[in-house]
Amino acid sequence: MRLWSTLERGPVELPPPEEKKRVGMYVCGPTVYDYIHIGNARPFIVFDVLRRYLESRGYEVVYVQNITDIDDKIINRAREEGSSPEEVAERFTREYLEDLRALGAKLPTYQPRARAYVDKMIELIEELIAKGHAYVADGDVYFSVRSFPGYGKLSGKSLDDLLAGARVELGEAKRDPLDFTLWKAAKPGEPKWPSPWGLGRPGWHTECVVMSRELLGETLDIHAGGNDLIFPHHENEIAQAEALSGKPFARIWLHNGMLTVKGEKMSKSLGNFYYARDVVELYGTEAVRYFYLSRHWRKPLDFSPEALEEARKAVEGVYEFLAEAELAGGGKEVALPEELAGEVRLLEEKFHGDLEDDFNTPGALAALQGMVNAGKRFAAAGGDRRALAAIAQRIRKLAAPLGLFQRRGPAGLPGKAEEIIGLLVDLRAELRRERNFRLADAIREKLAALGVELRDTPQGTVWTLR
RNA sequence: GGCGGCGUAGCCAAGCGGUUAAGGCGAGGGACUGCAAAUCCCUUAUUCCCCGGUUCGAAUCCGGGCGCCGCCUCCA
Repeated sequence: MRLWSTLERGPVELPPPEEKKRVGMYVCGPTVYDYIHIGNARPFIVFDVLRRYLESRGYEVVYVQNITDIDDKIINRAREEGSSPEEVAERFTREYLEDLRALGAKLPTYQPRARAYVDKMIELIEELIAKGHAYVADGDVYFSVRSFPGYGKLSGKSLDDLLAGARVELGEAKRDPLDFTLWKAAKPGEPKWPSPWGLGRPGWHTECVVMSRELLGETLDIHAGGNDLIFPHHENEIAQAEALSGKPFARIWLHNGMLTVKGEKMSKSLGNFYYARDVVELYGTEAVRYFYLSRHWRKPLDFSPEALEEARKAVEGVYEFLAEAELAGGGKEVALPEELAGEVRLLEEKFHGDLEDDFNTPGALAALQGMVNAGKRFAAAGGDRRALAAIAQRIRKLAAPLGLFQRRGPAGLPGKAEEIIGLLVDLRAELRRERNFRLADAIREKLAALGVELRDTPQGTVWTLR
């Protein structure tokens, strides 16, 4: 599989699982000071799918996503609501896990929290000081950017260019304006930990380095996050990690494009955001996932109610096909007939080919839609409808890593609901035969009000959940 | 200003030197139906922002424009 890496500015090959089965993957997680917005959710969905696709191809993925629970924004939020930073972090960590579930993302292998790694961060900072890459000033510790020759290689910036726009905050004792904070001396009322430099707390850029080293080793196979993290966050991570190890911090750097609203980046500061949970509530998990996967992960994607609605309809369209196909198959295993096998195989190859080529999910979705169309054309041309079940099976299998099209019409219903609905459907069919349309329609309407939608087709009545 | 990206049908969106230029949504026409909704079938880019160039051949490569966006400060 080839993936476009920010550092190389081009595609990098991921060794096949036969060569290297284990993949260490690190994705930058949330700062837990508020619910995540739908733009924050993009990497969590896209890289969740990448992880699951790799697993489906035989890799063993160790997927680490940090939770930043030490941060200015958390402190501010606690002040605003008169609680403690610990309480705020604890609460929004729980809410975050809730959101991940709502988004249909698999839980990461590890979700380390910064607070649990402060000791290790102090050790790392001490090492950096010992090696001459960091220095102490007034209880703060700074990383000396000039001590690391590769600084700027990820973002393509030169120190001189950066200098032009650099600014130093009042009270900072940096030797160079570009130096960044590793350890901050505590101000009154802030969370603090004891350290060789006095009471204080670690800077943001250190936690990912420490936690990824602890859980995945010195070189990550994949490091991913939003492209707004390239500079300074990931640049600063590389500086710390590589200054210490002398080895590449990550083999492949993935940076997803931003979610925009009317062309502008969605962000808390602009106020043009929607909470992820509200969007899921409105359009459903799969519509949200389809929406993200219908656009290449590196490109910007524009959010709008219309776009989500469009995704919802596209998802429903596939489910319509699956429902009819599986009804036609009658629950039995059916082989794919010769006339169809060739086309389906080609589409399957396209599906994998597209994903192997820089994780082209829009192309892969098109392949799935193509399979739906192939099935419809086959049936329309008089082919054995039972064969559609075989196509449905393929679609469900291929789409599993995408977290799409796994819902079974009946599945997930409590108790004997499925059989009871079946009973009503049969009863209504009988009423229709007797031309008792008043009662038949009443059943259809009452079921619709309960979210069970009936659709009469020449092959019988299909029902779906809304 | 520096670095990076983008501009393909009404809208969204693949495409990485030779394909009939995927796919979705919408729209138009038709079929089916007790009705409704839905479904099904067909149609919907001689052309890829503009101008040059390379090539037998370019949406795809090169040069120059124009227009958007991101990063350079916390940010997924």
